[in-house]
Amino acid sequence: MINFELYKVFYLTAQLGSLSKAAKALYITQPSVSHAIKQLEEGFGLELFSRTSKGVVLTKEGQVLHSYVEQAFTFLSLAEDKMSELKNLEGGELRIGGSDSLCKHYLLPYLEVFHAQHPNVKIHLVHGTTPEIVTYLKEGKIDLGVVRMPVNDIQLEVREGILIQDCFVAGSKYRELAGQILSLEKLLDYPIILFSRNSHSRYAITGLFRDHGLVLAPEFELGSVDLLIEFAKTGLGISYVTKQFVTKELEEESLFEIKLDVPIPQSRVGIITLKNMPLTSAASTFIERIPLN
Amino acid sequence: MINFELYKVFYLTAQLGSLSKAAKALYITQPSVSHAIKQLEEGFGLELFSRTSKGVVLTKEGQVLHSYVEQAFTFLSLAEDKMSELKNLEGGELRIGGSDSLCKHYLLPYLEVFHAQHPNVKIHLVHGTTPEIVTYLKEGKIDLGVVRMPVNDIQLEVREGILIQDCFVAGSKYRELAGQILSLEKLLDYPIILFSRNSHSRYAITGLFRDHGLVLAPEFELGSVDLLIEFAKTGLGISYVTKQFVTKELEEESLFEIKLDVPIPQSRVGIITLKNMPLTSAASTFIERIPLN
DNA sequence: ACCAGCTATAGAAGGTGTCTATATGATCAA
DNA sequence: TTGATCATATAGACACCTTCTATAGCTGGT
Repeated sequence: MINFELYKVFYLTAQLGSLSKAAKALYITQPSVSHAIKQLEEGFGLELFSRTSKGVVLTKEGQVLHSYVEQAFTFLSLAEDKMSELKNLEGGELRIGGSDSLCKHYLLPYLEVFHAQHPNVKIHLVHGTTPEIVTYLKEGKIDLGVVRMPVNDIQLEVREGILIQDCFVAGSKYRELAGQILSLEKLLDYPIILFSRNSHSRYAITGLFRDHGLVLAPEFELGSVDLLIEFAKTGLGISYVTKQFVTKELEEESLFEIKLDVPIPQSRVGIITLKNMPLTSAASTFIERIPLN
Repeated sequence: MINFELYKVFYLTAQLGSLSKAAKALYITQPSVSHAIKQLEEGFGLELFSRTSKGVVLTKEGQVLHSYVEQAFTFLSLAEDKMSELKNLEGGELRIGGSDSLCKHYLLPYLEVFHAQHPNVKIHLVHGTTPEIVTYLKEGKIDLGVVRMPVNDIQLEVREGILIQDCFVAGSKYRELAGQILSLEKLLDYPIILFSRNSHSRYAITGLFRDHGLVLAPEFELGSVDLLIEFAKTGLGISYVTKQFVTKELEEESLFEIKLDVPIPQSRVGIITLKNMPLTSAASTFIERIPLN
């Protein structure tokens, strides 16, 4: 197979109709171009150019070759443009999986900043449980996942993100509980609102109660953090939410935290990727912007 | 612009999913392939392959690049096939211009042989006067022309072909002239049939008469050699034709030559091409088969 | 734990692309 | 014609870069 590099010289020579001009365009000397063309011609056993005193003209065979090489050249040029686009985040896509509530409350601000800086990178955000996110990763459907630690999977590369703290919050209806320190047992006298099953936080808090010989049976089971907050505000019960996600409500005192006499374990956000699988330019740039451990 | 040769390595590596296999396919060593891929990756600033213990897998960016390079590779492969086709006369075309009667009576046998040997070369035969043929050549509409010498044009490359001899022939009606040697003057007593104006042979013979102070005014002016022969056979007059083209008729004695007391100048077939313009593979092969000087 | 198979790395050597210098040819103007 | 200009071709030298050998490192399977 002929040295592809020769086609580059051939193409430019044909386009410019001159060995010397092609040489300038390629930042090499005219004898080099002459040599390259000769190699092509000898390789095919055909003359490709007719040499005149004003430059060169494609022969019939040269025209045929040119029509093919032109296509190839176009594709390779496009390829280089596209690559630079991907490299400079002027294209491509960022596919992220977020588990539970992390999607909206944790990820969203970073995504907004990223999108503002790289508006041409398409962002795909998929939502799912931690195991689903892991599966998506392994199937190559997403570039990275944002889940709660711990995640134990030998195939995954885990970057530790910030710590988050879950807590119970209530609205004004239960104002009398503000300032008090409740026991787990006492808390059960109130209607409890939890995130739906299969969520990491749900497992964690249920486990805490079980460790104390108690059963945490929620009055409501909701599918979104927004609803948890809303229900608590309107006094339908006491919601178990991530403290960092209700900062605003705590500040404006539409919600207040209910202190317990046992500590609720913190959990950590983890950014997971496939081990040994190179990240896309977009993904690695995005990860750099997320505050880690 | 990136060295096109690297794309060849990239493409094969992607296709085979392995640096080592690509190395074998390219008859180089694995480290060379590794090096080439690294050059590409550094050139783009992007990782193109994910390395595993079983080989390599395209990254997202690699997939994008591959989709472009695949197209380019296809075109370049096609180009090489096509070139070999042209080189081996399994394709392409042969465009010939023949003046006057030379087309049918001189060229045809060679064209038949050529076509039998290279059935995939398309043959275009155009007919015209010598100046027209020359014009076609200069316009690039034909690859070579077959005309009567002399042709004087600085831009033309002329190969001298066989000598041909024109003569006057008649059919049985003028049988009494057989064996006689006529003067030009005496010949004018008979009805003369000539090829149409603007033909080389017409100029030649009219000139000969003029040199002897005579005017050659034909009874008939015909546009084809076949008609000249036919008219002579049926006794409508004495035709001026190329001796070589009536060999059959002379042999079977349906025509006989009329000898003159002055020699009619011979003329030579010339194969003309554009000077400095490389011939197509088909054209140069064809010319080799024509008997020259 | 070891072997097989893959890729990465380092350093050396050879080949090839590129250079400079010059030749050759065509065109054009005087 | 002659000389000037501009094009490509050729020759030979050099330097870079591709490719090589040798080896290390890693992974997965036996």
